[in-house]
Amino acid sequence: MVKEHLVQGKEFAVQLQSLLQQPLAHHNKSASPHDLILKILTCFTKALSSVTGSKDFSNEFRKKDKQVVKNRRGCYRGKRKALDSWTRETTTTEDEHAWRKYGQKERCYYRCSHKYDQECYATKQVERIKEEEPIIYRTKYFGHHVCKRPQMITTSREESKLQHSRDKSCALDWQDLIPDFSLEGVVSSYNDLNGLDMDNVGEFGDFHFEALEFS
DNA sequence: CGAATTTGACCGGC
DNA sequence: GCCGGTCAAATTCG
Repeated sequence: MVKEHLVQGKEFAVQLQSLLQQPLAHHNKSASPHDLILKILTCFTKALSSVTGSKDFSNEFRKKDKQVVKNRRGCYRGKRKALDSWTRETTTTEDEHAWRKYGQKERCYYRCSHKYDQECYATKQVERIKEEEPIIYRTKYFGHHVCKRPQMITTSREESKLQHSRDKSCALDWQDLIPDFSLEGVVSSYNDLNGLDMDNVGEFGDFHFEALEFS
């Protein structure tokens, strides 16, 4: 399962490599660099979610965990890496996703409401950086949503997009993979991606999109 | 050891 | 009753 995704991802990467080595004139419209990048990313996402707890075994484990193991409070895997994270500074804490709040201090922690029903492990942290008149919140996002928002499932635009990705195992939404800069966010910025280490490939959410920076 | 982070329990509102 | 916020406890990292 994991291996297949990785092999497929590598295949796409090789295609992308050869594509980028060609002069622009030889690019055919069947596979654009963007398409290939999307495919690579979705393959990696699938592989990662398989490694870190996919539906296949998490349901069975969940039951056993409740009985045998005690609670798993505080079981986090190290501090969040700067990888696959970005910040946004706005006047609201709202965005297009459903979040469940937790945490108790000045800094609020949010996780996706669909963490368990759709295994969406995106999280965010919100802190006030300005108390006066225009209250500004700095929101740090970690990971990317894999949950389907109700409105998006039904839109025809979405369906055509899903059909476009021919492989059903790679049917992830492109817009869920990258931060949505078209929101009314004031300031958005990727964290520094320098000095990333690949030691924790299995760590959930460890996924970055440096490759998307090209144009 | 303390800060950071996450979870489960509980509780209140709709 | 379901959903989301609050609280307290648990775990891991530095």
